[in-house]
Amino acid sequence: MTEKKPYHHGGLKDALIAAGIDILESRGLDHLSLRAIAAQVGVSHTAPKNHFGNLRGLLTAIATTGFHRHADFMRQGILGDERKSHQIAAMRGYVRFAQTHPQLFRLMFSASLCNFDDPALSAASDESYGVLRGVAARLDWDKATALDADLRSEVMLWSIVHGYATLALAGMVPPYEIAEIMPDFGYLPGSSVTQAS
Amino acid sequence: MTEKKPYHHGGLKDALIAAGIDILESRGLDHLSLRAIAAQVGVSHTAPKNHFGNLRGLLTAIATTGFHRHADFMRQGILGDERKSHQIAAMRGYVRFAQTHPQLFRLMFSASLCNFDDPALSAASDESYGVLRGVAARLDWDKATALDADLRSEVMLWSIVHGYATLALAGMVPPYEIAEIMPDFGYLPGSSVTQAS
DNA sequence: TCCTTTATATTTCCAGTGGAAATATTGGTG
DNA sequence: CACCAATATTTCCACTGGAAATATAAAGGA
Repeated sequence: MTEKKPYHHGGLKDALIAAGIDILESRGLDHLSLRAIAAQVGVSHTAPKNHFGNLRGLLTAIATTGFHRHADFMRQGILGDERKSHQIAAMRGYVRFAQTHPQLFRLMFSASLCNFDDPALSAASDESYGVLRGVAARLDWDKATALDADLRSEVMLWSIVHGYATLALAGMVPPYEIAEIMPDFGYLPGSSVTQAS
Repeated sequence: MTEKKPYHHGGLKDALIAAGIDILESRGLDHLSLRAIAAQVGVSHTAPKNHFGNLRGLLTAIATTGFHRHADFMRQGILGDERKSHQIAAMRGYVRFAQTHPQLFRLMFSASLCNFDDPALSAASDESYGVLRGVAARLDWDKATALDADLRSEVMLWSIVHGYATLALAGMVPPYEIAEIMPDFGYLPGSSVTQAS
């Protein structure tokens, strides 16, 4: 009659990550507690310890999933918008992810909540950065420094898009359309970015 | 003999803010609890309620002090470094503050901890933004949009410097010297920024 | 099959947090 | 002096993450 739930959940690890993202989007980062996540799955609050060690480990796993989706957003932006340069498309994907999943985005860049030394998180973060790296324009810099020109371009691109997304999320800057605020560095002389039309 | 401390502290409001900053720099944002701040001053953990309402109010006041110092860093950078453009100097001041007071900087941009609707915090934040606004170059943009050209330049400057400071603080980007990474937009054609030498 | 081992989940307990409410102390003002 | 308002304390509560011991079940070996 009444369906007895088994003592062992089975796929608890994935279920906890999914529940965490669910709470993140419905109730926000402030309510993402160990007990809340466990309750959502229907499990005691100490059950996650076996799979993630502690809360920090669980949040790190959730952020890892977030970085994969983040990279997807940028790649889909590149594929789906052929009329603009790949760089602008990736920037739009970056900001659009932050606006669509603000709480998850905040978690992903919270050093106090996540363990950035975790190999899985580190790899997922690199995947996301790799997309930006692939569309970074090669700029002509006024002065040559000891740093590689490509590195400068990458860091600048990441800084500008992450800074805008963060400030907009904090409400310190209005949520503009990114293409209306930022220049397409790919248009500058010296760029090697391919561009449709 | 033993110095009796009076029942009423006297300057508790300022003392709590100072103690908060002290804990922030010594033990970090994670340990900035209401009880820890109160204990540092030698007062019960409910005493701050009279002056700040709740923890959020106290943290907001601490962040407000932070924004004043933040603006000072940028202004001092402009005054003390005449050989570079004012814009680069302000950017250096921005990043240098984040690197010198990382915990306070994190608090200042934590929407979950501070109340950005607070008039004092809002004013202090505007003061800080005003310094950047004053050194923003007037760029020549490829395409005209509905947005004002000056606004675009300001938002871009703020985004780039805040994004870099945030990423560097999270350890996702090495702590470069800002002038080696970022271009001086003041050098671009169309700039109206005064520059020594 | 039975027994042991290992993985998984629960229960219980504890120190810590912020806040509400009632109380105590003091300074100021009539 | 008497009263009031401001300030600070005490007590209590719900909530948090984690440690430790226990319970349950699945897997492997005789």
